Amino acid sequence: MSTIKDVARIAGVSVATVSRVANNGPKVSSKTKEKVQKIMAELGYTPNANARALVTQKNTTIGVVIPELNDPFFASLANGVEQISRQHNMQLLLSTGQLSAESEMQAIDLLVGRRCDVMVIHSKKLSDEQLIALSQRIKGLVIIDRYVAAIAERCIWLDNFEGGKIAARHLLALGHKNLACITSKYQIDDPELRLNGFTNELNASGIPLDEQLIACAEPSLQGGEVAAQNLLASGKPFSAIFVYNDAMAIGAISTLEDNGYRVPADISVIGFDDVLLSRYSRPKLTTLNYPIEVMAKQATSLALALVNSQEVASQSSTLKHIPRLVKRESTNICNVKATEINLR
Amino acid sequence: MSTIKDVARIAGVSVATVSRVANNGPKVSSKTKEKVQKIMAELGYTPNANARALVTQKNTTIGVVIPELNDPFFASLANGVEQISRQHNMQLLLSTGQLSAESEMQAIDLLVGRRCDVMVIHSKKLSDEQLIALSQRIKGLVIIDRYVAAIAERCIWLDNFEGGKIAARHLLALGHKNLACITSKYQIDDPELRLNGFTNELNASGIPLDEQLIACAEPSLQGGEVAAQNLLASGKPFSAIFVYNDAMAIGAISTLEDNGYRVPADISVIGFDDVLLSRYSRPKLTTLNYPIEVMAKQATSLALALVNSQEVASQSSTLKHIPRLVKRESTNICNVKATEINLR
DNA sequence: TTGAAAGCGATACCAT
DNA sequence: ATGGTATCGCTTTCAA
Repeated sequence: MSTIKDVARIAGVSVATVSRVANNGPKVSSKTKEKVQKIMAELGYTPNANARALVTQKNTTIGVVIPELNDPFFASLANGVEQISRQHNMQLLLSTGQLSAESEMQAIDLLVGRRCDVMVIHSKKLSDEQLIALSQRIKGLVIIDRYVAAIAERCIWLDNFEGGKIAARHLLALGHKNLACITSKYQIDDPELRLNGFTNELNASGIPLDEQLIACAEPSLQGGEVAAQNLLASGKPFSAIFVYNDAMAIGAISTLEDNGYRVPADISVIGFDDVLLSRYSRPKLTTLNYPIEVMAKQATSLALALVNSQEVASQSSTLKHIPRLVKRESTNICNVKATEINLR
Repeated sequence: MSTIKDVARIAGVSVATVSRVANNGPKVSSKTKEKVQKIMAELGYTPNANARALVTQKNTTIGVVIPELNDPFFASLANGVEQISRQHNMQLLLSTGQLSAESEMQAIDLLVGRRCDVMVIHSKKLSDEQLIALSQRIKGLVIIDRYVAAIAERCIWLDNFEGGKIAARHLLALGHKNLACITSKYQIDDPELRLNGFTNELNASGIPLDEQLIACAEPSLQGGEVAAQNLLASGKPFSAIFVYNDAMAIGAISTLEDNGYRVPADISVIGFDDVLLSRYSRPKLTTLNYPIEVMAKQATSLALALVNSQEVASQSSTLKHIPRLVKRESTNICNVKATEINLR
């Protein structure tokens, strides 16, 4: 790989001049400029970004830490960050946290080692204290999908509690009175918040959720199948289910249909996240849209603003996002007869 | 951010010594080692990876270029690369090509600027010549999902032609005689190769594909729906469809069922790729598994071996991958009566 | 075992 | 308009 010195020597100028040309510097005669550019092209010279970063003390990479890349949800998150970095001519340095606190921390350390000062991290494993300490060390650190009160101005998060309430209201509005819920056994706060929002709204309407109609399983297609089986096995009637996420919802629907129930004719099902899957499933899933890509873009812009000490638009209220109900085919008005059949 | 000098000054030693400690150097008394480590911890010192790369001329990042992050297929690819980089304590530098030759090239240039010498790139837009030129400049460049003869030893690819043949054999073995095909209008070679393999095998069996039963559309759910409509509109009977990818297959199934055909009872459908979707759709999709993650891992290992001038395991034959038939629920033995109904 | 100093590739200040 | 050179943070001989 040729260096600035090579270019300078061959072009018969100093490295300073080459540097000026490479950076569109202010004072270079168009003649030498042309000459240098020609040599640069001939040599296939590309400035060494690392050396540049060293002397300018500015880094053009932005770091992302997510649990894993394979999950479409996180891929969308990364995609949002990528779009903004591209706009700012910065590059993505991506590390995965692999679902353990240790490797999450290690991923961040690696980014720090690269002197990456803008970072968007999705952490479910690190403690609040660790996150707070980290954000003090790293000016441009923004937390996504999690709310930590002490550093609220650095958190872009979704109101899961409100999401639960929205789901409840939707089902209630359709006339459902016998409700069930499928939740996840993993993750930190999200399942609990969603469930709490759901029950909270139900209680407010005087239609409490039967404890026995809460099934808990892994947040996957299989988990949804298992949970639905358990719900059915309880022998209790229900005409609608609020499910932790779309994958589980699709699994649940599968089990319900295998057992002779039609969705939504007999039982309504509402998911959460609005991932690609939900548009491909049949019936198409009614769900709550999690605007992860929008949030990721916002997080990235915020992180960028933080390192540039820019006036961070002070509408901190907008750091919180509310999921949006996406009505598709898996929910419908309560069919009383069907509910009675359930009682058989 | 504290530097090696800070540590040296405070610990009362030279930077050379600190460097030795940081790199587990050979000759340091355990006493000074301890002392230095203590200071490093206190200062929260992390060596600057860029400076290190500058002097050692070794980079610990590996670059990936994919069209976009949002597509689950490419996310799996990135995931494979990430796993191997993690194993080698290297970090992912990710750029997206955004489906244009220009930005694909730009993405690669950025990687080169970072002196990233190991890279896995998925390019559909760059010409063979450009790829060849690139691979000469960049020792550790490996092409994935594409075969370029002149640099065959740097290509990890899937035999799409063979995939088409496998699909044909499967359908033929189920007794289907009236076949249809849905292909994609975009992408460079893949659709054509798959279709050619398919027709090739059919011709060999004396059951040629009716030209009018080839529908072409965008490689998406909607595209699949449109294509299936066109197939139906042709008025020609068919009992099985080979579809370009899983998303289109699911769209096609949707249209077929809306028109009163049952899958697979009346019409069998086979997809391609075996993405997550195919396991979630109902009926679960029979498809051809594209082992993209395995391929990505292999590509990464190969790229790594290339820069280390290692003996690249000379079984170049294994650079080619064959898709594997995954028999699920969307294909079944040909139901003659149903086919006749089609003729109505 | 430890330190001094050269040098990696670039920028930017100070001269000229 | 151009060149000389100190400097960024680190590794790596070479001496001591």
